[in-house]
Amino acid sequence: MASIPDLSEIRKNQILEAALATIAGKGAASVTMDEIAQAAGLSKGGLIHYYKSKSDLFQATFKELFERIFELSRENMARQSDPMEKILAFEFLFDLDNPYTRQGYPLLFDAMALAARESEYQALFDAWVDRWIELLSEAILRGIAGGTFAPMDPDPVARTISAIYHGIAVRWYLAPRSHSSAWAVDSFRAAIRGLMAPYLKQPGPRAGAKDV
Amino acid sequence: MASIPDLSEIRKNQILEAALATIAGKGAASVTMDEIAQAAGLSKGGLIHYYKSKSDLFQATFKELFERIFELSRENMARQSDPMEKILAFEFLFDLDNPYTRQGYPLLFDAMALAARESEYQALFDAWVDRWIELLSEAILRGIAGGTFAPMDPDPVARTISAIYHGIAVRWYLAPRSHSSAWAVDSFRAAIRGLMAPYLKQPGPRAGAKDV
DNA sequence: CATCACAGACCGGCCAGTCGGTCTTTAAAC
DNA sequence: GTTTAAAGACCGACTGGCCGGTCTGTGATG
Repeated sequence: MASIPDLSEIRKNQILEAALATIAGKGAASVTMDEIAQAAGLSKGGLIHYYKSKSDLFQATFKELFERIFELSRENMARQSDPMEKILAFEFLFDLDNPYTRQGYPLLFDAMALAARESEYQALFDAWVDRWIELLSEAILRGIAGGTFAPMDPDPVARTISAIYHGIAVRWYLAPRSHSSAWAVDSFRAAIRGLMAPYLKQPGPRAGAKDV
Repeated sequence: MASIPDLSEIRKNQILEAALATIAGKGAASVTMDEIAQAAGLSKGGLIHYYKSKSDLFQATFKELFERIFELSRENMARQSDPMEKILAFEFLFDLDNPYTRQGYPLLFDAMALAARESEYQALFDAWVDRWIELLSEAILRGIAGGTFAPMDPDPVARTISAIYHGIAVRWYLAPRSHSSAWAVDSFRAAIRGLMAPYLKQPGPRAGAKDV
C-alpha cells in the first residue's frame, strides 16, 4: 500500500511463522500454498503477494529455520562460562517437551533432504554449520588461552564435536524406542570427553588460575 | 498358470533397482510412477501390475535400501578380525567415487525425512539401526572376551559409535566444502578412539603415544 | 479359454500460479 | 478539505498441467 511502512515486514514474519509450523506438520513435500496461506490468516493471493513463488517461500522459511536454531544454540552456549561446559551446552536440544524441538527436527530433516539435491539448500546448511563451528572454535580457543586445553587447530575438532551432536540427535529423534534422552546426553558427554581428553591439560586437582 | 515361475521376482528386482536409481536422482518428493516405470523398462501399467500403489513401491524400495547398506557394512566389517578394527571398519563409506555412495546418501536423507513423519519409515529406520547395533555389539563382546576391552554393556556404546559415524557422514556429504574425506576419517577415528579409551585394557598402543 | 504380463489411453483430483477485481491508504491538485 | 489519482494489500475464481490410479485391450502361455 502507500501506508504503514513495516506492514510488509510484519506480514512476512507472519507468513514465515505459519510456513514453519505448516511444513513441520505436513512435510515440505506435501504442503500446499493454500494451507500455508490459511495458517497465516491470508488467502493464496495474499500469500503470493509477499512471496512470488513456492520455492521463494521455502527458501526463506528454511533460512529462518537455521537462523532460529543457531540463535537458540548461541544463547544457550553463552550461559556457560567454563570452556568445557560451553562445548557440552547442547543437551537442551534433547528435550521433546520443547515445542521448538518438535517443530525443528522435522524441518531439519526436510532441509537435509533438500540439501542433498539442491545447491541452494546445501549452501544454507553449509553456512549454518560454519556459524556453529565459529561458536565452538571460539570456546576452544578460549579454553586454550585459559590453560584448559593444549594448543590445537580448533576448526576440525569443532567440526567433529558438532557432527557428533548431530549424529546423536538424529538417532534420538528417529529411533526413540532405543535411544532415550538419557542415552543421548550420556553419549554426547562420553564422546566429547573422549574426543577432548588428549587435549586436556590437567586431571582435576589443579584448578589453577583460569576462566573468564 | 502362464510362463516362468520366478519372472515375478525378476521383475520386482528390476523395478526396485530402477526405483532406487530414479528416486536417488530426482528425490522421493518428485519422482513419478511413469519415470520409475520407464527406468525399469516397463509401462506404468506394467509397474502397477507388480506394485499396486506408489506408497507400496516406496516402502519396498526403502526397505531394499536399508538392506543393501546394511549388507555392505556387514561384509566390510567381516573383513576385519581385530575388534577395534572391526569397529573402525566403516571408513569405506566416505568415498564419493563409489556409485553406491552417490546413490545411497540422497536416498538415506529422503528416508529420514519420511521417518520423521511416518511411522512405517521410522520402523524401517529403527530396525536398520538395530541390526547395525547387533554387529557392533558383537564386535565389542568379542573384544571383551579377547581381553581387548574391559567388561561393559555393549549396547549403548555401540549406539554411540553408530551415531558418531552417522553424524560425520551427514556433514561430509552435505557440506563437502568444509568437511573433506580426510577430515571424516580422522574425525571418526579420533572420536571412536576417545570413546573407547576408558575401556581399553592394555596400556600398550596408547598412553602418550599418538597414533593416527 | 483362462490366466498372466503387460501396454497405454484415459479420468479425476490436486495444486501452483494467474488475473481481474475490490478496498484502503496516501499524496498531490485544486 | 474535497476530489482525484495511483499504488499497495488482498481476495478468490479460474486455468493448465501434472500425476496416480483405473480400465480396457492384446498377445502370449499352458
